Amino acid sequence: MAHKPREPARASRPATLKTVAEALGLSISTVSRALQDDASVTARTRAKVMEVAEKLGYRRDLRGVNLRTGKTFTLCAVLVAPPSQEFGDPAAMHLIQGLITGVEGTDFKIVIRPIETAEQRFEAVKEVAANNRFDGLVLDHTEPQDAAVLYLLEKNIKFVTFGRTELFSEHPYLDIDNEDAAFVATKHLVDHGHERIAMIDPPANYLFCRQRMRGYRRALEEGGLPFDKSLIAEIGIGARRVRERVAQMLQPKARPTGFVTSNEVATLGAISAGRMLPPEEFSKLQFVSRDGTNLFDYFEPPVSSCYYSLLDAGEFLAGSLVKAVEGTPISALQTIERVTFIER
Amino acid sequence: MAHKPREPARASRPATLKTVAEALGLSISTVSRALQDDASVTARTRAKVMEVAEKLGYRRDLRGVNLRTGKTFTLCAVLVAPPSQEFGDPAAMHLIQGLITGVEGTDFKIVIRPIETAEQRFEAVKEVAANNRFDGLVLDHTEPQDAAVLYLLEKNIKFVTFGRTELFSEHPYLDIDNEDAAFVATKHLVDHGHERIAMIDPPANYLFCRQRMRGYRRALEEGGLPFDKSLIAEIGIGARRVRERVAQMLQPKARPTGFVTSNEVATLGAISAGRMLPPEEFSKLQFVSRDGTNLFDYFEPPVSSCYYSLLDAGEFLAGSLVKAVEGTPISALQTIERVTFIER
DNA sequence: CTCTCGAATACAAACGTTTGCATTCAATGT
DNA sequence: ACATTGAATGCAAACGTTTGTATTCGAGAG
Repeated sequence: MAHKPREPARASRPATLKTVAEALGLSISTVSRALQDDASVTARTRAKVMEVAEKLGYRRDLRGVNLRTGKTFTLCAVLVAPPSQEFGDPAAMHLIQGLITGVEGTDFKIVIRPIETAEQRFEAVKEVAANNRFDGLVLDHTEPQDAAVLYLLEKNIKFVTFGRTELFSEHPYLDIDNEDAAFVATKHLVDHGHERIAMIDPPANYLFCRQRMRGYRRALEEGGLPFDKSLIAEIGIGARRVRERVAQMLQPKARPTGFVTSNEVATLGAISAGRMLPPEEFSKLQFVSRDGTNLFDYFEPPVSSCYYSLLDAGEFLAGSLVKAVEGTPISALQTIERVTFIER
Repeated sequence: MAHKPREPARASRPATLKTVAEALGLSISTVSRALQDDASVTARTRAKVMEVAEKLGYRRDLRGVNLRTGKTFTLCAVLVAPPSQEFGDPAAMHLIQGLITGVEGTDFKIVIRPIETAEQRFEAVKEVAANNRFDGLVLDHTEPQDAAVLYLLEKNIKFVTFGRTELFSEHPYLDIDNEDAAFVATKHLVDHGHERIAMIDPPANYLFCRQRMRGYRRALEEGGLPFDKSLIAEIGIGARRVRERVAQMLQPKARPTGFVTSNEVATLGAISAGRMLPPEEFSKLQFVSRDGTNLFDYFEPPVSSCYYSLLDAGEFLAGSLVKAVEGTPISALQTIERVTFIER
């Protein structure tokens, strides 16, 4: 004697197109079109539909849209993060917070996918692209000929990158003027009389490192300082690696006294290496970093930095991706921002 | 003369239940049941179905499941984070990384929702619960009578908390033995001869702060030190607030020399306040913190800490939530972990 | 040989939406 | 007055899955 729950159940369930249509004596399709601002429906009916939909608390069910159109309303950010054995990256955290606020107020949500190596990155992108669970991707740490970007272009999947590429095909990006940032940082050290200035950066396969290198060399040149390859440290992401490498550089003979670093984590590693020196030696060292969060406000020794808010960057990236997914042309989604120098 | 794409299009599209069913001459429902290990289908057919599904590269399309069953395969973590004007929280970052690895290998994905205040937290939970876009929630920073938890229990929505509550109704949680952690930290300072030991914690409406307070007081008692209310700083989350508050505490008369802090961010704030003192005074200060990441390995002055990996915590929480969503009973999903003391 | 019964499988509806096409209807042109 | 047009709306299929119920089939009982 099982009885099927009918009207009572229906009553408590959220309003659907059907509900609204029935309430108006219209067909589902008309209601759907009305809510989409479709031209084929009268302004009068649209108004009525809007009103009733509102009254009934109708909210478009993304599940249905998803099944019908394939749109998932979910984005994915594949982000390079330091090895997880180390502490969490404050900069990455801010980027993520920014990404999240960037989708706030839209129907989109964003899933974060931290990875550690370049291979993992490509794998992740392929995997993410394969199962159609995302409408678009955010990528950081671009390379000049970025395989992942190439792959996404080929598969015609929407994405935006944090950092340019040197690919012929255009794509949306946000980039920092890294050359300028490195130039300003290096110049600051030159102006403070440092003669041996080290450049602590990830490997040059990342485009932003090449850009930075150019700025670094230009500042040296303008300051009349020679370029010395032994002052260049190309090290992977992560504080530990930086610490180890910088510790090596600090041998007494020809020790660098100025350090240009690419982010908070690397700076922390470099400083912590420097602290192995006797205090009077350590106090001669000076660090200037890129900076995307305000961590250096809490640092000792004070670290001047080239700041561009990663909160803003993330928000902008996510916003751009939403636009890209919704069809905004690429040319409108390419931006380069300059850093502001903060002296500490 | 538009011609509809037919077989060619179909061919390139991913395999569905229908594809598999047709390939086998079976019905869709049988295939579906076979793949679900339903008892009503023969082992023989199941094997065949499995084989063909494999060969055709069939992967269950979550969109269909979603529409049919309502399962979204998406979780949401509503996490309290420091005000975003400040730097990104390394601990939160690690928790997030952990949460993400916790869903790796499952069909679930997890969406992070950072919030700053208790009201925002409740709002976020209500909103998240309202639009049925998530199968379950992770909550941190629980309160003894947690309104959000109560709400979720009432709505019968699955969730797990990082931190216990004092509610009568049981729910899944992971908690740290916070009393023990604070006890160990305080005792360490007592043993080092500090007589004025400050407790720097978020407000006592958080349960973990109450637990910590108990440990703090016990250690004082055992050390024969009086409890002094003026040594207790109840301040909201965020380095800036901590810095300001601790700066006030550092007035010459009755200055605390030992500091028990609850996390990396607060410690950074406290230390940075301490640095306003003359170096010889600053060097008398000692800090002991809770620690969920390994940031203190890079700190000066050295900070001993009570460590429990937030990476592990996140992974465990996400794993528990997946289990909870899939029907594991609550009692199997309640854990309390102890910290390990790291002397630096 | 028929009937019953249980096991195995098939049918069909439902989830909520979008959209190509068909239908209706009134207005316009001849 | 009738064919033609265009605008407004409705119909129905489709997206991929799950699941209650119906159907088929073969075996065993009578």
